Amino acid sequence: MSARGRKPDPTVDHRIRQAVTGLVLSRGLDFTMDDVAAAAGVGRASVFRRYATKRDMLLEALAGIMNAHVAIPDTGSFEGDLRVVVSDTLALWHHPDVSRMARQVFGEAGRDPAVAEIIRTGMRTRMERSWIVYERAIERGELPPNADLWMLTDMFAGFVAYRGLLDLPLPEPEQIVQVLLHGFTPV
Amino acid sequence: MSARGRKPDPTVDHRIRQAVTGLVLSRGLDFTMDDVAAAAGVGRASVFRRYATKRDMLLEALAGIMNAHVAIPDTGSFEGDLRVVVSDTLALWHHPDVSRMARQVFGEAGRDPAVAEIIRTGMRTRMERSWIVYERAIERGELPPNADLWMLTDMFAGFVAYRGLLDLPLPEPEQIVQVLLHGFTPV
DNA sequence: CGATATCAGATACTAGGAGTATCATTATGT
DNA sequence: ACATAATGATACTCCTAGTATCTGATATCG
Repeated sequence: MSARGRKPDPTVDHRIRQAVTGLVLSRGLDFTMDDVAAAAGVGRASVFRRYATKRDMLLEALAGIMNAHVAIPDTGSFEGDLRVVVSDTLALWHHPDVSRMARQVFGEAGRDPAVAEIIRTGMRTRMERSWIVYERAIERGELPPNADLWMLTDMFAGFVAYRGLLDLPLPEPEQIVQVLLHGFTPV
Repeated sequence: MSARGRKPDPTVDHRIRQAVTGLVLSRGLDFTMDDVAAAAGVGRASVFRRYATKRDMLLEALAGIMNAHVAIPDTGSFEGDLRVVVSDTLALWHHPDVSRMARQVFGEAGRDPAVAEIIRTGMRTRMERSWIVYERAIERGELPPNADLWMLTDMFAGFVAYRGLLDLPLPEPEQIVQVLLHGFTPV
């Protein structure tokens, strides 16, 4: 009753995943399925045996990439915590490879709802992981208890993504922090 | 010395431009060159005689679309003016066709720097057209004279584009206005 | 008018990449 | 040994952008 015949080679799975992740990070979405097979040192057919379409393959890879680690700051004040997050994010975007990849993936979200879904989920997960930061801020009275935290993060993420997508320069972290905290009206 | 031979038919140019604009508005970027020729009632070759590549064709169409009219409010207060702009923009995004088209075009900016350039230029033009709104606000003391107005608009545009790209709901205009003016800290 | 230049439409071609189908080969279980 | 199933290689099909060519229409020059 048990399975006969040659077993799927787990190193093939692994090599393909590695190759895809590497290619996405280094070349965005501009690579062919032959590139994947070549980079993995694997037959082209074995790639299509794992993933019915290139899209399926990319979706898995993107979900993995979105899961990368994020640091959760605890500086003692919300302003300080926010400064850390903003600085870290901006630093990440200043890597040319990262921003190019992010641009393409973000762009793909505009045409493929599944990519949008992955980004949405990834961002939600990240947000939930750092929930404690906001709880502390509310406890300290630095944020109103009913603050729309999703809007706060989306406002920041959106601004960075927008400038990044259009290849416009990003301001200093401090400036962003001040605007998020106090808006544009005069002090 | 003057031009001999049959003259270019201006109605052909016009019909092609119309067809492209219509297709972009109704189908984003998902159409073939045959679609264009068919919609224009024109030979496929005539399309390629006008535009060397599909990309060139799209760039012209997008530049035209970006030039659509924007109203310049004058309600007497910056908060009022801002409310108008925010409401108008959100209303526009609530048309499913508009948001789908915008998503795709925005997405394309992630891979094609020329598309990004068109959006950049279009936004800059719109911004310059409504400069008077900000001047009045500064005169009335509602904005500091050194306010980063580009950041203000990009923060808003970025937020809307981000939520739109990821198909997330947009909040009420009033909430956005308050955040842009006063940030997230408690009053 | 007639020669010639240029445009329009139609059609067949090339190029490149995703996805499919086939086949011989190799590994595993009975 | 034999059946089964995965592997790599290769040769397809399909789609669409872009090219090349042919025929016919229309305008200008002499």
